[in-house]
Amino acid sequence: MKYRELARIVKADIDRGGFRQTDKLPTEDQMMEQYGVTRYCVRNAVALLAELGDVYPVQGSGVFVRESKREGCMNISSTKGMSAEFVGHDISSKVLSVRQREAGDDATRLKVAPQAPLHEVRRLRLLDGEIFALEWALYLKEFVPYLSKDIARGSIYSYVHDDLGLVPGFADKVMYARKLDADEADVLGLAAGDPTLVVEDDAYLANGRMFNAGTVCYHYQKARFFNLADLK
Amino acid sequence: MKYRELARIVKADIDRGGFRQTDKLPTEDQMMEQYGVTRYCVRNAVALLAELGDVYPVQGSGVFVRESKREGCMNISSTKGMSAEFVGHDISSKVLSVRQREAGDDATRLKVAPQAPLHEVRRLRLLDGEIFALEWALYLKEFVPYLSKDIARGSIYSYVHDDLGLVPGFADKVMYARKLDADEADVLGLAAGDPTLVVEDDAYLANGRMFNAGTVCYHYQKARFFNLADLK
DNA sequence: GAGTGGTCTAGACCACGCA
DNA sequence: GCGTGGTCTAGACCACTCG
Repeated sequence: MKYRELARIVKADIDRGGFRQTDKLPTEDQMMEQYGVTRYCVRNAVALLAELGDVYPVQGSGVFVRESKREGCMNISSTKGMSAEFVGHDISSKVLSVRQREAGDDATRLKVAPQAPLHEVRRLRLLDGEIFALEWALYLKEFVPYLSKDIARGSIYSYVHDDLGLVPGFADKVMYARKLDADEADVLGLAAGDPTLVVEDDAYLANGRMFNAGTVCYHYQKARFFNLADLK
Repeated sequence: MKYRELARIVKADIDRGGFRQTDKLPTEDQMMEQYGVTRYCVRNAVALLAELGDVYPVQGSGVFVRESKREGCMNISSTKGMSAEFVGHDISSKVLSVRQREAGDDATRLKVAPQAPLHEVRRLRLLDGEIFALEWALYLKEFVPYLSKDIARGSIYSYVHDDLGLVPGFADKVMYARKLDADEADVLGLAAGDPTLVVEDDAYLANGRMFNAGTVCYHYQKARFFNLADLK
């Protein structure tokens, strides 16, 4: 996987400020020579970085470095968990409940039979010790055979993908704002009727099977999301 | 541009229900033959559709059709305007004000000199006659030399790109929820303190120049956004 | 093991930008 | 007009899925 490696190198160069003079990457020909790779690799690497919003290619002109305003924002287009979004920050969770049950009414959303067993997790998510979001998540037992309160205190994402070896694919997200009810407001330290930004998240494995569905109510004063929209 | 054309064809096939038996596209080899193109074209077309969330390729298995739940949702990753999101619906605008002024305090956001002239537009956006969002947008006069109340009543997006010929590039978006103030609530037909979903949108041309910055307050009971997050 | 998508090579020509 | 990225060809081999 040469082009992902090259992308990693170039990204590191960008972060180190390597191209700050011109805000411009070397030309494709130069990179081919510098890194001893073919044009295929260079182009794939650049495409990868462009998707992540690190560069933008301009035909006839060059590939330019850009900086988007992701400071303190969560990337909507990331399937990784909060821990990956806020590196260098303290992410912790207060686990409200972890239980096992059948899918029941949630079967349609999960695209499984109503009898399908799952884990239901409720967590209060904290960023640097401050209440950040209230999470409700379902994990199909078929893919996540075991889940405990202890695991839920840490990163479920890394447990599922690093420890269980599940391969992440893609996720559908739906976002909207609404009012908090009294119970939600209480745990979030807000008042009933206050706004919340809600994200519904259906996560799929690389083979296209949904394994996790969740709904997260974010603290409206703390959570911000960013997204890079491309033309195409 | 053969691969975009192929993507268009395949997308049309999908929408027509052409692959419903198996939810699976023909293999790359089959498509190469069927459409008389090389593998390059097939792979690029599939990659395009995958980015749009219409299919997902599974190594060793095939390219599968998927349906995401975009019903009534706006795509966050689209740089096109509301009109493109809600085809078949009636999109209209009540123009509150269109005026020309210098960038001033907005110069940093727009990355221009404070003296740079711009158009400032305030619109109430209606979906099928119902109040949907309150928009405040700035367009640099350097790129948009003329803008009138009459133009603002229609699609500024199509005016700027179809009529003026500006080439869209990418856009940075930041989303969060907050409370409406009294004035905002009034025009949106809501109460002060009610939630709103706010989207800050910095739009760039293909050459990397920002030409438009806007902030839109969406009606929390009507606006929903969807996004497809990919692994990568 | 056969079939599928993923990566890679080594070329060619085109479209666009900028001086 | 030259340099740049965009499209395209025609191959090769690898990695993975599934029967």
